[in-house]
Amino acid sequence: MTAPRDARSAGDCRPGDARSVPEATVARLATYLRVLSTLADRSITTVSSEELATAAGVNSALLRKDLSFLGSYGIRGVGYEVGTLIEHISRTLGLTVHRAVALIGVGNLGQALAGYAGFASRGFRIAALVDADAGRIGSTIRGLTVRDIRDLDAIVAEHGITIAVLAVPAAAAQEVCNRLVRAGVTSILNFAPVVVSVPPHVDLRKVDLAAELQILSFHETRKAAAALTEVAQA
Amino acid sequence: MTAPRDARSAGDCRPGDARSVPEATVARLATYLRVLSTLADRSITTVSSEELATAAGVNSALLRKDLSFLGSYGIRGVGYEVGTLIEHISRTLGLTVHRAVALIGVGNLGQALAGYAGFASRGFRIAALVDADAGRIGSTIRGLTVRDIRDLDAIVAEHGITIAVLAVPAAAAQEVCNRLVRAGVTSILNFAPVVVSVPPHVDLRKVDLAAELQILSFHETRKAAAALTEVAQA
DNA sequence: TAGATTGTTAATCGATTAACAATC
DNA sequence: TAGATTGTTAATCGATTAACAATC
Repeated sequence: MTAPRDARSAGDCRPGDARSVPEATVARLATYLRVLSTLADRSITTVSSEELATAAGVNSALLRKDLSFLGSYGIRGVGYEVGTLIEHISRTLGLTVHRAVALIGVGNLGQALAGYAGFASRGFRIAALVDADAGRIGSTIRGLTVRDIRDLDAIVAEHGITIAVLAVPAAAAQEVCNRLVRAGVTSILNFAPVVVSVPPHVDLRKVDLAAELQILSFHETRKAAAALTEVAQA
Repeated sequence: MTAPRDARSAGDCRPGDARSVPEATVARLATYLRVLSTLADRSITTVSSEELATAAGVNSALLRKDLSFLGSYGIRGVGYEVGTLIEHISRTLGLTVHRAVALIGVGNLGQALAGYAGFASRGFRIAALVDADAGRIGSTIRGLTVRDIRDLDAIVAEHGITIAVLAVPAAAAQEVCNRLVRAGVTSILNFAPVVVSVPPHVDLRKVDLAAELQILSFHETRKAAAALTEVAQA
């Protein structure tokens, strides 16, 4: 049995308690879940840490450590039951309860996100589309009517929205963020290329598309320099 | 002067050498650069580590450490010159040389990426659009004709493409990845929700949109549990 | 039982932070 | 000079890995 780590004032952390799972592990759990789903689709019922780790692109020791945070669900000498793991990871990630997501900003990127099939297939349904542009408000995208951001409080309450995807222009992001927080949203996924700040009780993640390319550009430079060095040595 | 760390067979690493910059630092350099650009737009010429760190959402000690990997470009008692930093970060990230990017897959998400203004404004231009679907090949998106993936080798050679953005269905991603590598692409940004493998000389980054929501969902669960605990204590 | 594989430990590695001497 | 701020050190923290006892 795992000893409680990071125990706080509230008492012990049992395995599976959200508090006891490291951030880096949480991100990988999403990958494991995706891989496990494809195994289940192929009617594979048992998988070893070595097989699952290879499929997920990680070290098998890391995979076993990650899974150990959820509890002890493997069978020594055998492996893990695919169905059992899917169940426990889904519960840990909170995917067994319905979560209403609002998408704010239905411009170029927002429209693509509104139609992104990968959200629905992995447990998320966009419950509301919101924009500030009169030219977009009232239009229908994928069966959803774009609502006015001025009605945000009502929209959030209506659908019980806790998670928002922010796809507005950089200049508007902080202000929209503030509105979301005031309306009661407690998790925000920010696509706007700007640093936004939120109060401590709100979780914020960002996706910076241009930064991803810049990081790859750095590695291109690194590889080019390494190639030059090799030539110089020869 | 920074002592060389991670020196390899090729000899010393001077500051600014791509090899000497940690991965976590590289990712933040992109953010610093973005913030610095907005400062430059506002005609601000000098910034302290405290100010820049706050604007970038990081600890000022971390910012100074990050910048120290590029060299020693600050002025004690004063701060950093915005223009100087922009120049050095741009060079470190390899943004001073033109890099041709190909976008593979112009479906829902791919079309949005093709039109994403944030790429151009931060130094990247999509040089080619590629797809495998006959219904899309030959069509024009943002002034670019969608080309047939069967002509990939020629397209890569024609534009000197080294970076590819992969926005194809999960089922096709590995095969397309293989083709890209064979054609000479050495950096890939993967949006397909599947683990793809590439040879060691190729850099691969992934953006998993649904996983981002799942991570936020985890934190929603964590917060809900914490709230319950508080109630139980009262 | 013999073989296989988990769960856990301890070592290692890399990233972050606080503190402060150096110096503008 | 006095005040401010950098660049760097050393401590801390968190994440990863190898190894192996436990056990199916």
